[in-house]
Amino acid sequence: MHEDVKGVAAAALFSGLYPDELERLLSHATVRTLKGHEALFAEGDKAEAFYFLLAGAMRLYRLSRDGDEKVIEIIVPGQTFAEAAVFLGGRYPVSAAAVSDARLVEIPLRDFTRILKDNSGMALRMLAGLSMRLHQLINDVQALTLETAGQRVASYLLEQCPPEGNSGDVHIPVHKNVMASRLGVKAETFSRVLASLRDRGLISVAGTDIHVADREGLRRWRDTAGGGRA
Amino acid sequence: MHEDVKGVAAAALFSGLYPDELERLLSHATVRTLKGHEALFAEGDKAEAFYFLLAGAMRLYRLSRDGDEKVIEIIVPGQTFAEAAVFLGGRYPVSAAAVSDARLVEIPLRDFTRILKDNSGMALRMLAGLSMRLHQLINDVQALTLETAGQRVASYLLEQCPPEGNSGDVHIPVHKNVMASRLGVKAETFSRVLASLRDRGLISVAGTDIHVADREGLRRWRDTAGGGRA
DNA sequence: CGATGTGTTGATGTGCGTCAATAGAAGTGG
DNA sequence: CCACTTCTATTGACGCACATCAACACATCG
Repeated sequence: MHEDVKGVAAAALFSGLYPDELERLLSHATVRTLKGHEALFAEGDKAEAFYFLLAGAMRLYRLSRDGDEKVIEIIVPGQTFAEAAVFLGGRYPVSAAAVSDARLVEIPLRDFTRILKDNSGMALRMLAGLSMRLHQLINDVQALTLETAGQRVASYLLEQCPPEGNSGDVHIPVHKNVMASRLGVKAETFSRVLASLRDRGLISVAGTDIHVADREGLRRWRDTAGGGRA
Repeated sequence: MHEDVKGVAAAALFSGLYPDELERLLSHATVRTLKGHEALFAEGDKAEAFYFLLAGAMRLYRLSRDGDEKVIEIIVPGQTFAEAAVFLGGRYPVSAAAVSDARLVEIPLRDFTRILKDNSGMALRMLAGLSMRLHQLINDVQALTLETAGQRVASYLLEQCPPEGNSGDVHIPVHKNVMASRLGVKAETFSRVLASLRDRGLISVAGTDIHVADREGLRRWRDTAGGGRA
């Protein structure tokens, strides 16, 4: 077993597995590396493995009939993804590609289902994980229908911003166009919203590092204005 | 145990439970009735039970800061809902209210968690259920960002329409404004889209009963036009 | 230093929400 | 059974938030 594979033990999903179970699960796991914009799998592909991200970043996305793309989720190191494919007729419900050079552990689903059956603790942890993802998606649906572009961006900054004090830093782990898609906004609009917030003195932007200067003011802006592009 | 409670056995979630397990799960279950627009629980409420719908219809929804409502899911008889609350810090992630007089079985979560731990089959069935809901929400997110109002309405009609032949009937189980919210569209727009499809001879509408006259034409309209209000 | 990709900013268009008026449908009471 | 209220649905006029199209600034890299 590759040394990297042991990093998987860090995943919340696997906490509580007995060493021999972990061994069994990872016995056929392999480490893969992807570069740049390399694809990992496509929506509808037969699902034979799920993944744990060690380094880099991944985007999970859907394509429309005419090729437009919506990023459903951004995966950062320490997260597992595509576990739910086991229960979806063995097909991936989204496409996955690297957004920067990535290293990940590929774990065959075959072993996984067997262990899930035997280990109710693991099944419960997976239930907890899926429930949280469900909750996240409900938030997204609500935000997409009931909030403006500006409000979604502001909410993202607020929830990423460390809760101490009235200011803090947010690092965007991917290119801005990817984050824009994740937030359900065109890249141009994303840029304009950030510019507008900057001009108000609420934030300052340096590439993918954003400093929230006035947390409370940002929250107030979201809850009162937030619409339009002014 | 009330006679109605035994109807719960029909739920896919409970198939495969041994009779004594089912008995245990339902020993503290009660039947509740709601009328008209009565509320069942609100987002953020402490979750002490989940539900199986026997008759009527429910809407699960989110409210924005200024009181606008987005229907996340419409529940029809035979479905369970709010099971996932167990794993979300014991709080409901959405609000629930009846859309028409409803009868439902209320099952305490306390018993549920105990049984989940013991019965890995049930845990796996719940994983399957959550996975499907996850998939559904991913579809919603994609549709809300990459499709127009018209395309979403058309897609709904197409997926509800029985697959035999080139025509079929769709029954909307709730008032049109509720269905409109579910589809992420204002009631006025929903009305306009249906009128437009009617004028094209693709469908005919009688209250909440819609006859799809030209399934293939509807699909083509969605994939080519679908935008604007023309 | 040209080439390629990412981000910003401006001008313009449009899908759909909003507001408002009307028409049906359904429920209520005498 | 029919006036009257109330609610849902439809249709029109208008405005706005955001997409689109396009030009340009900047960075990165061979």
